[in-house]
Amino acid sequence: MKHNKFKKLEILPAYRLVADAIEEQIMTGKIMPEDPIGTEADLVEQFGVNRSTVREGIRILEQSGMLRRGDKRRLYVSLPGYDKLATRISRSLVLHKVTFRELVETLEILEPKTIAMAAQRITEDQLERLRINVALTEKELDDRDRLSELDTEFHSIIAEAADNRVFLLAREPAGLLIYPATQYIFEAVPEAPARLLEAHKIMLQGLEERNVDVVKTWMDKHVRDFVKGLLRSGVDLEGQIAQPHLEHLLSLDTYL
Amino acid sequence: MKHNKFKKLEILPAYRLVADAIEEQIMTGKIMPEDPIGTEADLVEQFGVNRSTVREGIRILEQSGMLRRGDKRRLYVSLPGYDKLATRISRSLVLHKVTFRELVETLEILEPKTIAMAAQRITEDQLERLRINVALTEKELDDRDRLSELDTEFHSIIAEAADNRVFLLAREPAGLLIYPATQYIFEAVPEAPARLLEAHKIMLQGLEERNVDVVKTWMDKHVRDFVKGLLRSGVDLEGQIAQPHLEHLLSLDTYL
DNA sequence: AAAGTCCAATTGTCCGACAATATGATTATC
DNA sequence: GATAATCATATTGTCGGACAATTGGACTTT
Repeated sequence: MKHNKFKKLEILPAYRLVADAIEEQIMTGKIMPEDPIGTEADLVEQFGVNRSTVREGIRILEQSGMLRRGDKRRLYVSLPGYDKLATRISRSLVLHKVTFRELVETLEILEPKTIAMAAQRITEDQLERLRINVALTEKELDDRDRLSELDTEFHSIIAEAADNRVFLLAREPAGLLIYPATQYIFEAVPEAPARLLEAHKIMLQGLEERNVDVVKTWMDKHVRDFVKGLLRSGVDLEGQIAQPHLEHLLSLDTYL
Repeated sequence: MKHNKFKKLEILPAYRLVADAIEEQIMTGKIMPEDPIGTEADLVEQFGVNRSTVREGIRILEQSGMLRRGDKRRLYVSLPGYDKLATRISRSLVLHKVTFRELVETLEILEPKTIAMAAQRITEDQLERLRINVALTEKELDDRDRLSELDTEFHSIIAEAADNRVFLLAREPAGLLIYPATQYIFEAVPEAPARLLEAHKIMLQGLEERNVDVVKTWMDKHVRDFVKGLLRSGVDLEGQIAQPHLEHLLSLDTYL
């Protein structure tokens, strides 16, 4: 019988220890967002490792958004932004080859709930932004690219209006992945832009009147319409999301 | 009148160019997961930069989960795992000081939908894991820590059974943050463990019978119970989630 | 064939160096 | 005296080289 009395001991490279040490300080609140971290030279001194090692550790935290290069390129603690996180999740989902079915199903659930929440909490400022968005949509009804952008924005504003950051972050990746696909729908379904505009208009009015039932019903319909459009433009719901849909994801700035 | 003909040109450090170049190859599918990347020396040669620079670039991708150190510490392309992503999102939510209200509200929406989906798709294997989980829960009803773990696992298995990875990733961060708080409920509400067990048992049976209505109804009740428990244990729903709830998050391995 | 030994490749870490850039202080100019 | 030009300093980004530790594979021994 073997011993098995020793547990496998954690042997981590120094650059990870550096990253972990800093992250721990941030997570436990000992360093707050916007606090400056020392210079690289300071960290070299504190940790007693080489600057190259410190720099490798810093890269890790910089990527995850907990450190930022601010004024004069100095290091500051920062909050990972939602947009950045959402972008990263979206990319990950693509790599995992999720299917349209999974995306659409998620939207069918989340979007109506989102707008229902939004109807109760939306601010006048957010309403105004929606009005502008809808006005632009009406004006640019023939420009497919612009229309996709505006559609994505429309739904994002609503998500923001729901005033729940956990929910916001749960929804955003799906939104980021799906709405750009509208471009293909607009090509295959000529009447799609007009229907989209109508739905957006009605939902906006419903939000203004804070009518939960109306907005929910229409969002249901809107998403179903969207799925029908996908099918008519030849998308296989069980097929994975393909690269052509995603140039925009690559162009999104990963680092800001 | 100024010229303004030139757009601000992107001036990025070399280590970011390295990271971007590799990421681009991965995202466009030119390198597939499990493909080996060359050694550091290879990359030095291909990019024509110093090894230190290459290493800084690698750290970035390693952190975001797109590169992995595999056998013999060689670099491989890899898929960012859900658990790792969820952990990262959870930490971010904490840093953003989200409130219990936001978390609970999200669960109230997502959990019933999750189990409804699961009821239609759960596999025999997943059911078996749930049975084991419930059996253990019954046995360890007095061990609060263990109970929290089992509770988290119960809900995670159900999320997995819903067979929708987009939805899974939307739900997981909330689950990761909330269920550990059950420990505090168990302290303040003596009858909580028994009620939890009862709910889990009934939901398990509902899943076995694939009875969507039952599982949905009970999950609704289960989450409401949870909220009541939180309130009785003195949690302010509008208060932000505090550090004491989170040791477990820090101990989760960020890198695996 | 199994076990032990040696060699080459690779990573983790360190050191030192320098150009580019930003900051702040100093000096020159009106 | 206020503004502009100049300079010194600090910090980051990048480079080159170096070496110990680890690993994998080839080779030798039993």
